[in-house]
Amino acid sequence: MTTQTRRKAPALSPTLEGVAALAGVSSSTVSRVINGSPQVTESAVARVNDAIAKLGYVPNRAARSLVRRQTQTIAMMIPERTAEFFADPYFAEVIQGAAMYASSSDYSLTLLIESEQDPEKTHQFLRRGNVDGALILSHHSASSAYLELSRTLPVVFGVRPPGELDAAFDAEVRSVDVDNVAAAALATQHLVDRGRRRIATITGPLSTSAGRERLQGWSEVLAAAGLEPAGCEEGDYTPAGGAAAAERLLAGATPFDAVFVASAQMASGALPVLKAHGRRVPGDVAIATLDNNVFSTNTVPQLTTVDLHTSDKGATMVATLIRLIEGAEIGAETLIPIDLVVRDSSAS
Amino acid sequence: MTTQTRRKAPALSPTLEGVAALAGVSSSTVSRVINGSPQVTESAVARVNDAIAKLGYVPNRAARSLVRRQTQTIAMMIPERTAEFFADPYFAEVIQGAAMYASSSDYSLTLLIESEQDPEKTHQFLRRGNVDGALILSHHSASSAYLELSRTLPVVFGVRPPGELDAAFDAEVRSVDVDNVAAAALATQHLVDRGRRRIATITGPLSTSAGRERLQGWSEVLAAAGLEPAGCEEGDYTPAGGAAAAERLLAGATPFDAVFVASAQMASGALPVLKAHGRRVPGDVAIATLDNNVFSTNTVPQLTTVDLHTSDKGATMVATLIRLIEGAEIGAETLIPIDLVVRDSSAS
DNA sequence: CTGAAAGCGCTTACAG
DNA sequence: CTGAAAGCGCTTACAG
Repeated sequence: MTTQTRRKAPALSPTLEGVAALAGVSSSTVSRVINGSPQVTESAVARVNDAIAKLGYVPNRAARSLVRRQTQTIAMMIPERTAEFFADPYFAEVIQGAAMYASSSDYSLTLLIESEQDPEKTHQFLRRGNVDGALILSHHSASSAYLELSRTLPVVFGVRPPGELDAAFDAEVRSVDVDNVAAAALATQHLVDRGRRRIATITGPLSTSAGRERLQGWSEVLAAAGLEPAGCEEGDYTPAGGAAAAERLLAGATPFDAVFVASAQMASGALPVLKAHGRRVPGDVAIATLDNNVFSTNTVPQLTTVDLHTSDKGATMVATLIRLIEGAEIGAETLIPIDLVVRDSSAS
Repeated sequence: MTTQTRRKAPALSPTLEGVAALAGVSSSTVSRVINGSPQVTESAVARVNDAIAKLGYVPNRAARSLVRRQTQTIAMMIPERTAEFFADPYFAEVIQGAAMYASSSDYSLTLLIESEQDPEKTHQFLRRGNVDGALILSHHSASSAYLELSRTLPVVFGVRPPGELDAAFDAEVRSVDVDNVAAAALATQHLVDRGRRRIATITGPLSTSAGRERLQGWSEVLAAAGLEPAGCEEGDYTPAGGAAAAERLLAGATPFDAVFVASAQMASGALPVLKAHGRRVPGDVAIATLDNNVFSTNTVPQLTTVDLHTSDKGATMVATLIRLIEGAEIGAETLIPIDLVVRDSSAS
């Protein structure tokens, strides 16, 4: 219990200087070792690393941030419509993948919910150097505020914002997403391959690009196969929306023997409706959908679907943003691979 | 375009000194105003606030952190079993509530996923002063590592850790949760009130305290009503687990006219099984459950349930942790109010 | 290759 | 009530 009285109060945790003292070098050298500077003697590196290990030293983030003028923090922007947002496992999965990847990186992930009353507040926060970059997750077209933001802050979008702007600017906008057209086409083609000829669709909200692209994928496959569309109803990605769309499809004049449903959540709502109307799945109606999550396995029969690797998407968003922050050249669009998962809902 | 050549490079964002200059005071005074020190002239306060507004000044978090030795960051610890974790909307809802509350506070919320290979890494991170406090979300009994952590860092648990330790220490452990016994009792009592007399249950994992408490609530109400248990099967909170438990219940010798299911997710899996066996809900079997989310509304019939106000729980966890960090006296247990939501699954 | 020194933008005793 | 000064723990030109 020696109570040393020095000029400085002892730091709570081991500090750079402490490491330097133990290693017998200056703190400059310790700093160089920590930051992987090549110009340090091997022996110095070894002694410093020993000291670090012995002391359990971890750099003080605030101090480092202050001098480097960066925060080692990235924000995940989430729209305030959180009730819906979080009801959809899709988003939870993106966040999970992102958090997981961030945990293993030097950056920490901050969840930021955009205030609806005061969106300016959130944007200020982002612009004020509180974060080194931002991830924008939004189903609807990203507001122009975010596009504006991406001029001054590294930003990665989870949905490609609409390219209303000039091409030069558009190239500066980075997004990470699946190819929605291809995903829809994969599911629809599978139905065609199973011999279905009257294929309807339940779409996502056509106000979103993802909704329109999924519709397009379905439509293109039908055209290529020389098939007529057998009905098209819009949903909102919720089970209730899927159920309502299924009702409308059944009420329509066009018979159908398959439905491409733009999300598993909607399909889970559509299934009971089909059954209630005496349509057997897959006997009378085959179903293929998108999203491989609890909604595609928690049904009878289980749903054939396209796995969008949503958790990978979250991880890739973070990885891409970090590279962007660190100055790498990043293509405008990063595509996440997708897979068809065949289950009973499309058995032939 | 006057390019001033000064000793210092101009800061990217307005700085304390800039505000001071504009307001005609010293930076000490600006700092005092920002931190709400009472000993500043009204006129000085006014001038400083004007300057702040004019410049859109926002304090640099890193600088403040460095001197205050605190980070203004709190961690939300998430177990790595994220597949299951995030499949359960319960957790997404807690996180949502927490993020929402944090967004409106001075703290930012960092999602931290506990590495299973190297849990020590996460604990180190927490211990090293990277955060001012931590929220522990875990269904299973919190590991003793976290209890240990709570001695050196403000910590709030989302599930009350088992009180194996001495009472004195236990009082230091803060938790925010619903009263699971009361919630289960509320649901079960509702079934009794509807005239059901042969009430079975599908429990959560009995390895968790929440699972055991929900069982206890069911059991107590039955005893108080003078009813015999009509079956008890353990589930794992997933739809598949609920379905399997329902099968076992049906295979048992005891007839039942109601089931208290410990989570809506399990109930959604049990429902189709009951139907498949020709049991009508609510005609033959009434169902009451816990959790008011997509799983309680995405069924036919919709489920009578106890709303656990899970998003409030997340918000309250953050609020409680912040108060703890700021030195307030916090009771060991904060209870979130609950509500019964009556729907068709328990119609009489 | 290495050290001394300055500085990142704040806060806070310490003197007025 | 207010300002000058020191210091929080790092990094990084700048000289050796």
